Formats: sequence, structure tokens, C-alpha cells
Amino acid sequence: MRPTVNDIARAAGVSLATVDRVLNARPGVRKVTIERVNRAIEELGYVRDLSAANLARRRTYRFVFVLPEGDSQFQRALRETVEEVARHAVRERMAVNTVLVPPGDPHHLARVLHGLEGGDVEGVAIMAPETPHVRDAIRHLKEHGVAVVSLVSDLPNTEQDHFVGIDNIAAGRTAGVLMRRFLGGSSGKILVLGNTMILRESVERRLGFDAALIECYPRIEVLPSIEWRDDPELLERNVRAAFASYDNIIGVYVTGSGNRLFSRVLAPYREEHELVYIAHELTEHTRAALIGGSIDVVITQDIGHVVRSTLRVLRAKVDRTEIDAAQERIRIDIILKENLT
Amino acid sequence: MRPTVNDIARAAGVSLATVDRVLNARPGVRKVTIERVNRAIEELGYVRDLSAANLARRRTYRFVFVLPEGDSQFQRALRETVEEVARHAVRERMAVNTVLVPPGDPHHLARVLHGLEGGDVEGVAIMAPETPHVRDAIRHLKEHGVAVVSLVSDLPNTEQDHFVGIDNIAAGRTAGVLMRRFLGGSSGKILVLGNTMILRESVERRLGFDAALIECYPRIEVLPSIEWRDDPELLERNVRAAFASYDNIIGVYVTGSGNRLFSRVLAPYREEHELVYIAHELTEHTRAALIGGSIDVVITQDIGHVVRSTLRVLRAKVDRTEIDAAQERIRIDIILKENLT
DNA sequence: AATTTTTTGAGGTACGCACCTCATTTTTTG
DNA sequence: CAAAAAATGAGGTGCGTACCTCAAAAAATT
Repeated sequence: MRPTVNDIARAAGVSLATVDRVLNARPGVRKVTIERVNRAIEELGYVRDLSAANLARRRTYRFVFVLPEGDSQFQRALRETVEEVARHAVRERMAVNTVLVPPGDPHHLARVLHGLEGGDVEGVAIMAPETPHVRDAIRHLKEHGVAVVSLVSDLPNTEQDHFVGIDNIAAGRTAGVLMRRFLGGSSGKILVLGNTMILRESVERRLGFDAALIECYPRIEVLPSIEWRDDPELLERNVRAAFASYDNIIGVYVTGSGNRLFSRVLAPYREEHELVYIAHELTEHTRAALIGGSIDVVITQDIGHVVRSTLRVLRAKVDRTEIDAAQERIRIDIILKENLT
Repeated sequence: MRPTVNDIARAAGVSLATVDRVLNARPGVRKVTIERVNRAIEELGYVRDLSAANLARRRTYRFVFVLPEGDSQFQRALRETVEEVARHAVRERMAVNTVLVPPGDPHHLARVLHGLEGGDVEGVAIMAPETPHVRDAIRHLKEHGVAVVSLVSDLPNTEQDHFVGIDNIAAGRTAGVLMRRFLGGSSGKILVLGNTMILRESVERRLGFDAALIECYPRIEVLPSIEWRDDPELLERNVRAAFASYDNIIGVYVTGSGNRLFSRVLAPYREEHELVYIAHELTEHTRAALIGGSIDVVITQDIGHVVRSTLRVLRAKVDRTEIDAAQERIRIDIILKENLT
């Protein structure tokens, strides 16, 4: 049987009330007494029964996800997963809400984050690019005792508690190696497509990708990234220009969102060029494209895992308990048609 | 606020005692009353607070892992992971024990399984090959209300509640496709190594592997499996024979355990032959070999995930709650040096 | 030493639920 | 219709913890 507060009280030779004061850091206990109690806790190996404690506290963890309201399939799927997981999370005393913010508006985002403090929100999960405003807002939240976790997109220079997601340089490197191996011995150019290189993920992936392929230069040459910034026509023009300039394009690497569009724009060229197509993020579209054979590899992260992990980490932070690193490590998943389940 | 038993008592116009009788399936309630209570439960969307219930019940889930005592690195790691997860599980009212059984002794295993019934064990997790004795033992356990889950190695023709692990045919197919792509356009033979083809995993992986490579025949030819049945010398003889018979061996596929040994035996040949080496199960050895470059790809399953998932499933079974399919699906992980974290 | 301040103890109530007893009401049966 | 049987209600106790109050004891101050 696990020891209870009563056992501690007896072992430490103090009353229940004192143990309670120590456990919950209430004032009015001498240092020596605190130490005596802590020694008893140590010796008996007492761990607070969190479910009983939460019951007594009538506690509900209040968490907020701040997510971009973009309509890429990945962002959609992320929002849906959060909703889904939130429904289950109710059973574990968690109230999870989502706030959507327009992408590319740091001021708006910062205002939203500021607004979260002062309510009863105990933890915030953010997916957004890092800007000075965001950094300040996060510091503000932390100062007011709110746990802050970033997901998918890291915020390394902030005071966040944790990042839930993959190492995007390694992900890009993985893509690069697979590109190299899937190309066999062919030589030619590789097209890199991305919505915008402002997002740190895209930059990091590109970095890793290049690093993995530099050793094959000049047999394989990675072309400068083509961005489209939500402008389909710009994309089309640039892709057409690329195929006009080089007749030996043998691979395509898409660093971020936009696979639906890219697939469409690339379609006419694929009839003449055999391409190895590597993309990121497993979504409805990329899944279908894997099955159909138009995408060869998808590098992804399990989004359900990301969301569940985020909640576990937030809870651990407010409870000040340990997090299980092995469980919370998000893997870089390599998905082929064959291991798609 | 979530509704409580009191709320449904009030809503159904019955007393707390009656609600309790209905909730816990105690006798002495008329059908009409039961329905009335259930309607109230439905309408208010009541869900039992499991942590409060478990607190009141002074419940501890008692689970047993029945694992092979073999000393392959995978089996070792599995046992260690179970120990590790078990330590954390105590906080969630779970008492997890491990029973080791000698591999290849179905009678012993069946005896152990029979012995588990009658105690207070509520769930059993088994990793073992399927035999008639095991089937009977599992039926016996199920009949006595013990939840049974298999992990890693499926027991499809038994009355088990669930299987936690990967689809090994798909895993083999994945290995096959990667072999094909990593080989580029080369032609030659592929060595398949496995300790024993008695284990269903090995057979299934081989099946999938062949299916993925049959289309390349005869450019690529997959040789008959070399088994070693715990006899290193047999292995060495056979490998030597294979390299003597064929001078164009270009790939190695190891379907199961034994990578440490295989690496050693293959070493002398690798100096002359460039080999694509694909293995299963990420262990200390395969990890090091990936980094060192002697293994190119490891197809694996996250063993921590497997064990945690097993516990969640067992708990869900005894609680008769839903399991989250997305969370419990074990992925076929493709590990390269680059996405090794 | 007397007084003030701090520390400690004793005890209660609540959280949401399980499980128990006994009295009372309702239904069924002869 | 009475007696027996079944169903229901009322109420209590405990699980391990939080949080509160008030009195008593101990320590620090004058």
C-alpha cells in the first residue's frame, strides 16, 4: 500500500495539519519541522495521490491552444485533432479551448496572448513564428505563472517551458538522404518548393536537406527555393520558368504546406519528367498522393501524438511533476505507401 | 461542471442508492427504473469520474506481462521498458509484474498462464508464439474475466482482446521497397537472415519483403532465408556458402533478432561487397550500426509506445471504456541515421 | 517573568464515488 | 385481501487529499 498523508504525519511525529501545510507550502511552519516532514516523505517514498488531490481541489486544468487560422490541410488537421483530443481530455479534468489567430500578424497574436493572462488559464500552447512581440507576451505569461509550450514550430529564444515537435534540420536531412538514395545514381537538379521561407521550419528543413545533398554536388544540384506566398500564379510562373531553364529536373522537395497546389502545377511536367517527390506532413492530400504514387515519401510527425503530448507536458508543468522524455519525444516519421496505416 | 451521481438521481427522480445500484449493476432494481436512470445519464451526459471511483474502491489494477526470457537485445530492451513503465504506472494505481518464460516451451507458458487465473490479476499481456496450448490457456483466462492482450507478436486465432504491435507483412513490404530503392538500379541477390522462421513475425516480414521485390525479379533475386536457430556456426557456414555460390550479393535483410551476430559474420564479406543492410528493431546494436553506417535502415516499432499502449488497453478493457484507436495504433517506423534521435 | 508572536494540533467539511445497512414503500403472489 | 417478496429510500462510512477554524503549546520578545 502506498503511504498516505497520515502515515507521514505519524512518521514525522507531527499532526496532519502540519503535513498539509508543508505539502501545500502554506506558511507558519518552522524550518526544522519542514525538514522533518520532508525527511519522512523521503523515507516512506510518499507521492501525492494526484487524482485524490485534484478531486479535493475540485480542480480543472484550463488550457488554451493558440493556433493559426490558415486553411492548409495541416493546419486544419491540427485544429481538428485538438478539438478531438480536447473532447477526451474533459474526462481527465482538462478544459481545453482553442483561439485562432490570423497568420502573419504578430501584434494580434501578442494581444491575444496578453489577454490570456488574468483569466484562469493555467497553460498555453502556441504554434506561431517567433517575433519580439511574441517573446514579450510569453515572458508576460510566464511571469504570471502560466505554463507555455510551443508545438510544431519551436520558439527557442523565449521563456517557454517546452517544445513539442521535431528537429526540422534533422527532418530536412532525412528528406535529403532519402532523395539521394531514391535517385539512385541519376544526376540532375532538384526543385525545392515552399510557401514562404519566413517560417523557421522551412528554413531549417532546407538547411538540413542541402547538408545531406552537398556531398553529391555537382551530380545533384539543389535549386534555390521557389516561394509562392499564397499566390498560385506566382508559383506557376516560377515552376514553368524552372522547367524551361533546366531539362534535367529529377526531384522535388516541398518543405511545407501547399502540396495540393504543387501537385496540380507539377502535373503537366510529370508526364515527361520522372520525379522523386518528397513532401512534409501527412495530410489527406499527401496520403492520397502516396497511395496514388505521385508522392514518394512524406516526412511527418504524428499530429495526434503532438497534441496529446502537449497536454501531458502542460499538465506536468502546472503540477510540477516530471515529464517522461521518452514518451514526449516526437519522432521524425518517414512514410511510404507501404507503411501507411 | 460535470454532472455527478447526485444530479442524475435528482433528474431521474430516484434516490442516490438506486443510481448507485444501476451504475454498478447491483441487483434489486426494476427494468423501468433502470431505464429511467439510464435516460437521465444519457440526457445529462454523465460520465463516471473514474479517478474518484477508483479512489473510493481503493482499486489497484493488477497486470502481468508474460515475456520470453531470451537474451536478444530486443527482448532485453522490452523487459527493461516494461520495468521502467511499471515504475511510473504505480502512480496511476497500476501494479505491473513480469513473468519470464523460457522460449519454445508452450507447455510451460500454458502452465504459467493458467496459474495467473484465480489470483487477483485483472489483465495479462503476452508476447509468445501461438500454439494450441496457448490458445486454450487464453480462453481459460478470458472465461475467468481476465483481460488478455498480445504485444509485438500477434495471437490472431485466440480470444485475446487486442493486439499491440505492427502489421509485419506491411513492415516486410516496407523493407522490400526500401531495399529496392536503396539499391538504385543494381542487379544481384539479396540475403535474408533470420534466427528461426517458426516465429510468425519472421514469416510475415519475409512474405511482405518478397511481395515488394517480386516485380524486380530477376534483376533482383531474394535468396532463401538462412536460419541459425541459436547456432552461430550454422549461420557462419551458411553465410559463407551463400557468398561462395553467388558473387553478386548486393543486399542483406535481417527479419528478426541476431543483428549483433550477423554483423560480425558479415564483416569479412563487406569489405569486398557493397551491401544494403536492412534490419528490424531498433536496439543498442542496430542504433550504433546505423550511426556507424553498417546498417542502412532499421524498420522498428517504438517499444516504449508498445508497452504504454498495452497498459492503456488493458486498463480500458477492465474498465470497459473505449480505446483511442489513433493513440494505440503502433506505427511502422523507418529509421535512418538521419532521423535517429 | 510576563507578554506577544509564532507554531502546532485537533477537528471538521468537502470532493465524487462505492458499498453497506435498515426501514419503508411498492409490487407480486397465494 | 393479507402475506410475502421485491424495490426503493435514507443515511452512514470511507477512499486520500485540500482547506478551514479555533484552541493550545511553544518560541521569541520585551
